Amino acid sequence: MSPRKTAAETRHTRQRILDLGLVLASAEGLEGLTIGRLAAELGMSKAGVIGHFGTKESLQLAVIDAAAELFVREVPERARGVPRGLPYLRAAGDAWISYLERDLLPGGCFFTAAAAEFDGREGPVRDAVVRMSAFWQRELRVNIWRAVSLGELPPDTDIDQLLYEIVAIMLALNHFRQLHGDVQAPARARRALERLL
Amino acid sequence: MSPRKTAAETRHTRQRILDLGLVLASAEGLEGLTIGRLAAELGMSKAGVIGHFGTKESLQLAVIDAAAELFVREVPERARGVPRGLPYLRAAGDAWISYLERDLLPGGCFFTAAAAEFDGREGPVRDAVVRMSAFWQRELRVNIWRAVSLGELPPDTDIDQLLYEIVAIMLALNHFRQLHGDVQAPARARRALERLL
DNA sequence: CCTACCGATCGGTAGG
DNA sequence: CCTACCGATCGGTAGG
Repeated sequence: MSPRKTAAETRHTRQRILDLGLVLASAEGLEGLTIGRLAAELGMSKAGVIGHFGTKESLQLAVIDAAAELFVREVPERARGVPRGLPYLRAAGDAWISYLERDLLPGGCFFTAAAAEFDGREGPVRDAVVRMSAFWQRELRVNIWRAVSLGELPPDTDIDQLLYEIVAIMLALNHFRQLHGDVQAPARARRALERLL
Repeated sequence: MSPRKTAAETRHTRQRILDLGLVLASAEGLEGLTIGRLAAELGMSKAGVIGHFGTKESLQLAVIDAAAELFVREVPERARGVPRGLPYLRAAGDAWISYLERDLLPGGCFFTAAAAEFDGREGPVRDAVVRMSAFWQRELRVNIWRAVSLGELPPDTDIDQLLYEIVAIMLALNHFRQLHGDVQAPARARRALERLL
C-alpha cells in the first residue's frame, strides 16, 4: 500500500551507511567523511543519507558507536569465558593483535586514528572517543589488578605503568603496519607482550 | 622606489605562514589546514598566502619540512656531541620525551598526528611523512647497532625489536598526554625507556 | 602583496 | 527516500 519503507528496511539502510562510513572514516578521518561522498557511493541522495542522523556530528557519533561494536566483537568478545586476570590479559592481547593484523578496516585501528585526529579538539566527538578509549583501558586495568592480587604478576607491579606499556605496544603495531607496511610488526607486538606478561 | 617587498620580507612572510601552519596543522590536521583560515589569522588575502607555495599540497609539504626542522632542533640537536651508541640513545630519548612534555605544538607531536592522518592515503604528502619517520628510525637503529657492537647492550639484542619498543613508548606518551591529559605519562615513558636501555 | 572572481563542494533545509 | 535549493567555504586564477 504505502511507498514508505518498513522499519526493517530503514534500519538496513542506516546500517549500510554506517558500514561504509566506518570504512571511509578509518581511511580519511571522521572529518574527511562527507555526506556527499557517502551518498554517491551508496547511490542515494545527500538528503537520504543525512536524514538518518540529522547532522554530520550525529553521523560521526554513530560511526564511533559502530567502531566500538566492531572492536568489542573482535577483542573482548573473543576473550569471553577466559578467567579474569593474567589469562584474560593474554587472550585479549592476542585478540587485539589479531584484530590489527587482519586489517579489518583499510585505515587500521579506527580508535587510534580518531584519537590522533581529535586529540587537539573539543566537543562531543572528541568526548566519545575519549570515553571508548577510557572504557577499554579500565577493563585492562581491572585485569592487571586482579593478576597482581592472584599472584600471577609480581606484587610490586606498577599497574598503570604496565597498562601504559601494553597500550604502547598496540599503538606501535598500528603505526608500523599502516605507515611502513611492516609485516613483522605483529610478531614484534607478540614478543613485547610476552615479555610484559 | 619599488612597492615590491624585498627578498628578506618575502622570506619573513613565508616563515610566518609556516609557523602558524605548523600550529594549526598539529591541532586540526594537514588536511584541515585551510588557506582561508591562514589568511584570516595572518590578516592577509588568500592569494597572498597561496602565492608563496602555489598549491595546497606544496604548502602541506612545506609545513612538513618546518615540522622536521623543529623536531631536529629539539631532539637530535640536543643529543649532538654525545657519544654514539647507548649514551646517544639515552640522550635522544630524554630530549624526545622532553620535547613531547613541553607541548611545543598544541596538537602534540606533529609527525604522530600526520602519520595517523595519512597512513591510509597515497601521494607526495604521505611519502614525505614516511620519509621523515624512516629517517629518524634509521638514526636510532644505527645507534642501537653500535651500542650492541660496543657491548653496551647484550649481544643477543634484537635490534628491530628494541627500535619497535622505543617508538612504542613515544607514541604512547603522545597518546596519553594528548587524549587523556595524563600528566604522569612522561614519567611512565622515562621509566619504560630506562628498563629498555 | 591586493581585489575580484571562478567552479566545486561542503552541511543542511523545504517540501513532498 | 527524492528534487531542488540555500549560504558558506573550499582551492585556485587573472590581472594588476
